[in-house]
Amino acid sequence: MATIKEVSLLARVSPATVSRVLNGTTPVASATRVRVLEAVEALQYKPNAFARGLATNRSGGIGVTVNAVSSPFFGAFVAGVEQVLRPAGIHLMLSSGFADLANERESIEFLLERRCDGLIVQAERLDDGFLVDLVRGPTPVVIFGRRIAEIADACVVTDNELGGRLATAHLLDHGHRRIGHVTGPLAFPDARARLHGYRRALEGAGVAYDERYVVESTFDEEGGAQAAVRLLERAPELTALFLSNDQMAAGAMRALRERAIEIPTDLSIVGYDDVFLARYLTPALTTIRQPLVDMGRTAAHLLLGRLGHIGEEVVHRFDPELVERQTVARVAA
Amino acid sequence: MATIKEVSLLARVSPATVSRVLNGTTPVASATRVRVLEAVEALQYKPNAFARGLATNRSGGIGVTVNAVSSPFFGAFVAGVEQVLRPAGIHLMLSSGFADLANERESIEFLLERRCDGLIVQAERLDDGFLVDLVRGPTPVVIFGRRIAEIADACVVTDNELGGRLATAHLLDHGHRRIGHVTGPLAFPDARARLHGYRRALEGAGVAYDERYVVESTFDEEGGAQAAVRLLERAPELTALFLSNDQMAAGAMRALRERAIEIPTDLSIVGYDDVFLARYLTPALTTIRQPLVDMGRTAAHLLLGRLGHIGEEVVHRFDPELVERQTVARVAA
DNA sequence: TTGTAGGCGTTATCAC
DNA sequence: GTGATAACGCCTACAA
Repeated sequence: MATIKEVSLLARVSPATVSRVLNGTTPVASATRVRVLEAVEALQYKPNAFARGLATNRSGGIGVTVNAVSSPFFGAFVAGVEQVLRPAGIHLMLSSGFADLANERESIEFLLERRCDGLIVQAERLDDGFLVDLVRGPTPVVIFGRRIAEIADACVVTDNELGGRLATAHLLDHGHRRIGHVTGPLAFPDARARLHGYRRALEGAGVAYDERYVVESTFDEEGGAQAAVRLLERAPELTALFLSNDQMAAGAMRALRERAIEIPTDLSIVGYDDVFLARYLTPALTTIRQPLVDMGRTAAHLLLGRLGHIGEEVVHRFDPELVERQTVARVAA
Repeated sequence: MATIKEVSLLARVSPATVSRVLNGTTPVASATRVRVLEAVEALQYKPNAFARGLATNRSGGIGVTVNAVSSPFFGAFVAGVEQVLRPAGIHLMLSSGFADLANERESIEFLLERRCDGLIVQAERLDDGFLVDLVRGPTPVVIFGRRIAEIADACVVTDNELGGRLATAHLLDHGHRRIGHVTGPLAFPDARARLHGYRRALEGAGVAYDERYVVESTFDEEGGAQAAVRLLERAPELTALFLSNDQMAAGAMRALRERAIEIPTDLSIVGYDDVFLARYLTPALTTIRQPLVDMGRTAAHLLLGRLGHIGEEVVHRFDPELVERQTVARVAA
């Protein structure tokens, strides 16, 4: 692969001049400029990013770690990030953490070693302390999906408690009083916040919080299916279920259908996330939407600001909103 | 950030020795080795990937471009790639092409500039010539999802014609004779191949191919919905529809339900891809599955082979298979 | 406007 | 087993 020196030879100028033409750092006489460009074209010259990075100490790319690039949930977020970074001429280096501590750490180190100019991090397992250190380190970092008090202005989050309240309030509004809740693993702050919102909404409406109506499970279909069944066996008087994400809701719907429980006639259901599949379920799932694309855009803007680009004013906390579809019915009188 | 020199100073050895310890290239006395490791730890030293890349001319990562990282379809593929590359200590640099010519080209150039050790490319718009040149260039490249004769052994594909035949044969087996087909944009070889398979299956069963039963559309829900409606207006005698992908099928199902057409009673439907959502549709969609994860794994193995790792024998062309669910009924007598 | 020269942090090739 | 030293390809003062 051609080097800047070969180009300079062919164009009969110094390497420095080639560099100047390519980077536009200093004016260059248009005649020489043309010669250089021609030589570049002729040699199919592409600057060596290593050498450039070594010289400038910048990579021209920013790193993004999310739990799983392949998940539709994070996909939407990444799409938002890409929307604003592309036009700014910044490229993305993606890396999946797969909800594994070692993986998450490695991913970040990998990106850091490549001297990413900045980092957008969504991590499930890494502890707050690690992230605080990261944010306070030399590389600009934005955290997605987790609010850490010490570094709140580097975090982009939605208000999960509000989301839990919205979901529950929606059911209360439809006359439900015996509302079950399937939480995600309570090790996750998101799951805890949603549970908390559920509880607050209940108590705000004068409905006593009942432990028997709550069960913890995993954030997947199987988790939703099993928990829903268990909950209904334990408390058949339930008229509605709020599940901590859409996959769980999908699993619950399947399991309940197999048991001839009609939705929403016999039981109302609300999910969380408004994942792609929510609208395809039958009946279509009423759920809580997080503005993921917007959040991605915001995270990118925030990072851009930290990178010294002219910043925009930026919202750090987004409000989730209810998406009403077909899984909630007014409770039978 | 600490450099190798600082480490060498602290450990009271030469930079060369530090390098040796870290890379295990040459035996080092265990006493010095320990001193080095301690210094590395103390200084939190991380090798600078730029400098290393410059010296070795390798990046330790391979590049992947797909149409959209965020799509579940490509997500599965990328997951497969990651499964085999991770254990090999190779990292991924992802970049989305977004079915845009300039973007696709830029993505590849970006990855090439970073001196990726290898490339896995899925491209919608780039022409064959470009890809042939790319594969014949200095960097090892594997092409996913397109078979180009001149470089067939660098391509990992499924047999789309076979897929088209399978889908159509399944409908024929259920007694259908008047089968419509909604193709994707015929500019895409995949769409053409599926159409071709459809036609061959028909003719193989002694059913004349009828142009009126075929309509071209876009690879999304709207495309599927509109095309299905148009097709049925034009040819209400149709008893079955084969759509060129699942999104289209989903759109068609929605549109038809709105028109009170019962599936599969009134009309049978087969999709293509077995995307995540296929099983969530109601009724669940009968479709053609491509073994995406396996294909990702294969692409990675293939690339590893080209990178000089011990290669495995590798299949280049995968057979799609029918996934029977609930959208196909035996035709009414 | 252009050229020269030094340095960025590693690895690799020699010697010792 | 270890230490100098010369690349690797680019950028950026500084000079001219």
